[in-house]
Amino acid sequence: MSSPTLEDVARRAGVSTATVSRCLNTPDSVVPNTRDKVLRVVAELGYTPHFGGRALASNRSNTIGAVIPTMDNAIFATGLQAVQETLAEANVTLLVASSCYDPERELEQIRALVGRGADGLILIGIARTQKTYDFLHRRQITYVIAWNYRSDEKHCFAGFDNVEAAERITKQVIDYGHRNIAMIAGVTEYNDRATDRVIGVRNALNLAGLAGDQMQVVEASYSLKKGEEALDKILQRSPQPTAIICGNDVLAVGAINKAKQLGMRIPEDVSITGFDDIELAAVVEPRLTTVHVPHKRMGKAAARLLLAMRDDRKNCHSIKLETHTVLRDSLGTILK
Amino acid sequence: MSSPTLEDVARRAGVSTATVSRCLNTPDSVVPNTRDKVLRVVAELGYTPHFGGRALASNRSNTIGAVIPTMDNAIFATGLQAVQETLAEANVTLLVASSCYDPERELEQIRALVGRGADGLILIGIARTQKTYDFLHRRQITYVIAWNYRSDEKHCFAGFDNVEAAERITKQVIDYGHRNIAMIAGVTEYNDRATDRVIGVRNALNLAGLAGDQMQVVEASYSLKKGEEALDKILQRSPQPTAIICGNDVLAVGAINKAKQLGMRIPEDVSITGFDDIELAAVVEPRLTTVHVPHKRMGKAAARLLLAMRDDRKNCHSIKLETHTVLRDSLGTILK
DNA sequence: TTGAAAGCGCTAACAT
DNA sequence: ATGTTAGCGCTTTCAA
Repeated sequence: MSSPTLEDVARRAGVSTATVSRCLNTPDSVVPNTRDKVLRVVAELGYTPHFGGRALASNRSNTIGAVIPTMDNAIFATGLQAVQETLAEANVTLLVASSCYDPERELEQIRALVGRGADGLILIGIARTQKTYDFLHRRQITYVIAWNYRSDEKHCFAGFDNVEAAERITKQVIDYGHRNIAMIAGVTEYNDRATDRVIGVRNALNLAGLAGDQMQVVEASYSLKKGEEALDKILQRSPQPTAIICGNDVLAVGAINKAKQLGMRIPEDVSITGFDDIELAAVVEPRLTTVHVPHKRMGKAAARLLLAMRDDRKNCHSIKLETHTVLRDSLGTILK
Repeated sequence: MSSPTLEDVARRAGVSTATVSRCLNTPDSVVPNTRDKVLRVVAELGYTPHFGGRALASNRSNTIGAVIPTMDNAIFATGLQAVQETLAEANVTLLVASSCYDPERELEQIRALVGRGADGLILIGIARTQKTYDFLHRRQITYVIAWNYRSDEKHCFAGFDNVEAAERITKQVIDYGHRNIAMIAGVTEYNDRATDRVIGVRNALNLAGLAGDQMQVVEASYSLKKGEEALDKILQRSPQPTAIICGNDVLAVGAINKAKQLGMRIPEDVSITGFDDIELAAVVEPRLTTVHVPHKRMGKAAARLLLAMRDDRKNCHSIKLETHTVLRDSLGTILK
């Protein structure tokens, strides 16, 4: 509260505030002698620059903001940790806020971050209100969209193609002989990743002549419990599917749990697949066949992209990351 | 970047900047008529107050900072999500930074947050350099320590007693008949939670006359792989322990995996326990006996404490949260 | 109830 | 290489 200011340092070191500022920001423009003296005083006083003053005067904040749906989800946490590490190397601070999957809340958080002078924003996915996009564009805010990729020049992406990945794993399931397939999807409202994954599954089914549009889809929010309940719902219908494709690993693990409780064998009685390849996927029994997403690399890519765009606004080269299907034990063959 | 300012709003609404400021901060001190007019212009322009200017002028920021070891750890992510939700209700923004378990880095991040005008700080655990504590005290920064609790008036805590919890689960293991017990601990350097858990296990062993000081302890960093390796190391020694107490669930699950790979049955051949009760614990097979920690409640408690202290610095009533042992399947009985 | 004006701590022209 | 100084956007006395 009684923080020392630039002026305190300047007085004590017997120089002007400008010199102190230079020692801190462009040390090369000060002779070593003066610099050493100043930096010694800085250390003595435990001086820390006041962010507000700096932001006000320089109109840059060395801050990048991220608004994620929730911190309480391993995939975002892992990705953001990578973002933070990459930004730290460039002396940029990451500010994180969460929207609780609520578009109104997301706009609020974006405003808060922008008001704090964020030089750029990392946003998750593409689904948000027009009002939010209007705000972003009117204010000419630099942002990159992560966790999704579209070949769309309108935004700058660092993500992967959710449709394509869902198609790929679905094709795999079909190749293993499954013809009766159901899906447990994440909540698709305001969530383009979840939506795209459903589309991908339907596409692949249609391509194989399996009437993707009639596939049974149960939506469930992100928790093991909801995954369990969703499986129950799916099993009520007959004939029961031989394979269940899940929109994320957490739902898949919930489904596996429930199936085991019901005495079903996996994959003999039913195959189950996931999406994300979180740590859990390799630990659950049977080990989960799923889509591997390079969360860490994605975080790093998003951070680098934003850093590049900060220096040159138009320098927007979207990055598409590749995913792949990891075959483990929860997907089995149907013998004719 | 071309954000509208208070002055833009004032001009357009035909009032002074002081009035606009009042409409935003103390709406009751402005007649409804003026207020409505001003707020309409605010909405029209999509005006967002500039944080820097505000912080500079008012010396308050409505911001609370948190420095956690890493985001990439479910227990912190879960707790912080709760912190954020609680703070949001009070219109306070949470800024998160991570230290990568490095005390120097932690001080840096604390400085960055304080420089940004954080009204208070949430810090994890008690182990940090004297230099950091000096900084905190010299600047009279309000902070609460989470994820640990001591009956120590020097700090303000919102956490639990790691020693006590470790003693309790160890006593449970001993009660089940185990006499030869080893431990896979988290890295204890600069980590008081990990250290306390080792102390607790030794205490309980000593109390039962089992020479806690001679217990075999292998330290491992927070990953499944390291847990697997640690188990290998433990099994080299003979006689092999009948129970292995782990400092956290991730290490425990790693150990379980490895044991299964080696063809050992759990708990028949070896019992394994964890600590934290993350989601994984209930999913792994066999289900993990572990210490349940109320991460969400702890986050909420820390946030509330900080909010209270912000209004009245001396209002520091540490909160001790209770943990309990969750008995599942990975701990078994030794029959005499 | 409202306005005028003085800073808050810092940076960046410009001057020396 | 260093100093002087004019703001950056906002809040907050003080006056009207």
